[in-house]
Amino acid sequence: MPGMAGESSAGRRERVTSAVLAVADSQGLDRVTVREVAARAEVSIGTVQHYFPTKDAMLVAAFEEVVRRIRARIEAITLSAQTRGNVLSVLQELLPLDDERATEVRVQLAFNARAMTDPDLAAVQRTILAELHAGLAHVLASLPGTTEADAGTAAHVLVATADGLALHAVTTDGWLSATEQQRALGRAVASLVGR
Amino acid sequence: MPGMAGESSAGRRERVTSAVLAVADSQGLDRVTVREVAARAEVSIGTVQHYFPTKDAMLVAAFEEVVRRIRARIEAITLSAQTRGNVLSVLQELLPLDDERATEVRVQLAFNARAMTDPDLAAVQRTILAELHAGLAHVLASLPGTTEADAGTAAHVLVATADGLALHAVTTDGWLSATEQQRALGRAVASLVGR
Amino acid sequence: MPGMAGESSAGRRERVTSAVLAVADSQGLDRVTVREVAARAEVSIGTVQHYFPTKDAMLVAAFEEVVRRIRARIEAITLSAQTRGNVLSVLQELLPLDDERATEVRVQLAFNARAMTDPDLAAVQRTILAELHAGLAHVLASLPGTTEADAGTAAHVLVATADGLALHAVTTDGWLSATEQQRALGRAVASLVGR
Amino acid sequence: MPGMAGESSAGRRERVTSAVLAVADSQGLDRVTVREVAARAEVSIGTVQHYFPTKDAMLVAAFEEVVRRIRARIEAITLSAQTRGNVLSVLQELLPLDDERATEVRVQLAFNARAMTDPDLAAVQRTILAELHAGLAHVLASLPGTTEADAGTAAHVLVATADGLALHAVTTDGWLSATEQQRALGRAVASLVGR
DNA sequence: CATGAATGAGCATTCATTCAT
DNA sequence: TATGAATGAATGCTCATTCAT
Repeated sequence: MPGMAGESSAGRRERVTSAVLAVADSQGLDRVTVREVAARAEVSIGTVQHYFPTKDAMLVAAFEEVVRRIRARIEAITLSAQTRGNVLSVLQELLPLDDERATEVRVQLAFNARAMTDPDLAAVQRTILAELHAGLAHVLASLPGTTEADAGTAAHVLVATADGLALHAVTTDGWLSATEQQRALGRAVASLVGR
Repeated sequence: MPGMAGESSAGRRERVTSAVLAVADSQGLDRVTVREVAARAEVSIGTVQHYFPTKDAMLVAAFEEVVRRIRARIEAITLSAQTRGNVLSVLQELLPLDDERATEVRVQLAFNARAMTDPDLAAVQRTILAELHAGLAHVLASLPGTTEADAGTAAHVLVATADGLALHAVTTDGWLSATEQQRALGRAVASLVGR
Repeated sequence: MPGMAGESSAGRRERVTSAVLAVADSQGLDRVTVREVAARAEVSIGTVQHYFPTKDAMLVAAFEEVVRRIRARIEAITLSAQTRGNVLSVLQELLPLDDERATEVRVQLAFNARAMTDPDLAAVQRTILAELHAGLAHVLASLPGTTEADAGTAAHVLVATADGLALHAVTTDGWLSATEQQRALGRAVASLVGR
Repeated sequence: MPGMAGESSAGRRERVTSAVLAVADSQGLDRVTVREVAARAEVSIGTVQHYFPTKDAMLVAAFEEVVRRIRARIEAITLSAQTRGNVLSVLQELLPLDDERATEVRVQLAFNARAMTDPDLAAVQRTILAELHAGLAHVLASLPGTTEADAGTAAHVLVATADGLALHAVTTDGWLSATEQQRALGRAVASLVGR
């Protein structure tokens, strides 16, 4: 068995992607270097590059991991009864209301910025956004008194509002409190989805 | 000799900050290097560093320039009659609806990502956001049937929606068209500000 | 399982040495890496290193293979009647007159350059050169009107001329055509070995 | 004044190219790394790359320096009276008869090997070879009893013989002594150019 | 026998910054 | 005030080699 006893290959690989996220969260994506990631993951530089031949591949894998985590959280809620309260619950998962979600938002925003000049990352971003929009639009369309066209536009608005609030919260270090974020998001859902 | 004949010191300095924005827009903030900026501004490396002793100072100056441009555009509108249509006009200035605004959004997003790990940039971001929020809340409060507390929350929602739509548009390369952005923003304003 | 069914261990080993020569010919000796060789030979990296524990051992084996091929071709001619025409035939085998010999010359030259700083390769080179010189001197000595001392010097000249022409041909990409090489070598043999 | 007091920019640049040749001579072209060159030249890594932005540019400059030295030595002789003895003198300059010329031959051979896969170096090699051949053919044509066509072929032979002898001498570490090289070259000139 | 995961040294190159002119 | 030569730390990446399976 390679490396440390008792650790699988998949385990080592996941240690690396988690290290990427940890460094991106604490120091920013600019400081995500192969060396730094290797040190954080407590593996050698060579091991990092064994799993990810290029740095870009490493970043894409890490971004996909973030997306996977967010998606898992959202799906857990979406699968339950489709109500207005449910819509709010889903959208709240996009806000940095606790440390875990704050980390995810920070990492996702860092990747978003890079997606502007990296087609691979842009493709991942486009996929998750389309998925989230489609799911939300489907739920909204099932609510009484909403046409399908309306639902698509409302879904755009609500996802944008949540991501916008998250953006403001993580880039201003406390200017927008958790309470204010929740109140704003609640107001948006109430206004858009009706009473 | 102070560079080309007929150019003021302030002019050279502005050429440098504009070059920073041009590079950040076309190649991403990661590629904003002193060499690249000097080449784009058609000045020497030494000149760039004469005006901005460190790279961070250069970035902060460039971010302030972006903020100045956005603010100028918004103020031009805000100063006119305060109506619901006016609110929509102000917020539309935050969307990447034409090339000029797309550039500004991209650059701003790049700076936002960096603001998460750079206190200097975070301070600039916080200032412009607070200013925008205050201005919008003031307008909303003046509309009939709106309390001041409501106006603050609604302002948070609307600025977040606009920035969120802008974020989604520039990071997915066409997934959200200009028309969709406008329809969504219009819907948000209609829902929040009332009939 | 010993690799593909029906392939002997010696066969796999030869596949590896041939791959070394193929890579050295097409991309230069600098690009002869264990990875590249393994890929060209269509075996695993581990297999390459199973047969050749170090890279140097792999290179020496490949050089010996080149020497073996050249020697085989020369001996096939030398064994026939020893005449002046025969001398020319032998020496022509050292020129890059067709693709196969061009490859051999290129590979040999690459190894020669490395022999300057690698004693193992220098030893191989010394052996083949001494062998070729001795064989040629023996033939020349048997020709009428040639003393043994003369034959040794003439052999040095002729081998040097052939290798020099080959060197010039492969390092200038066409400056010295096949026809010019043959005419020059013919002239050298005619001048040295007599009328 | 930059760097050490009293040294011109051209001087530093020449120190770097000389260091390339020194390393190539003693350790082979494979060991010519930017670090090694910087250390040998006693300048910083950054300085090496200030003068030569890429490693390839550095190698080409060094090869051109070798060519320049050889050419200077040959021209000094060629300019004098054009006799058979003069032809021999010129060609002897190509042999590694003393330490200085041995170094030049080793370096040139290393570059020749690389020229097989590097078009830039091949161009330099082609130029120097054409020049040497033209000069020699011109001298030979002026000797009594030689046609111009003959001179061209004889020049190919003689340059090849000299380079071939040099090749054999430097790649076998003493198998071909200085005396043997001179005797062989003398015999070639005597045979080709006539008595 | 054969494999490929793991390793870390070494590579060319990019970069922000210092400083003498 | 303006310049660019000089510097060396840091980066992504390639590579030969070791070793457990």
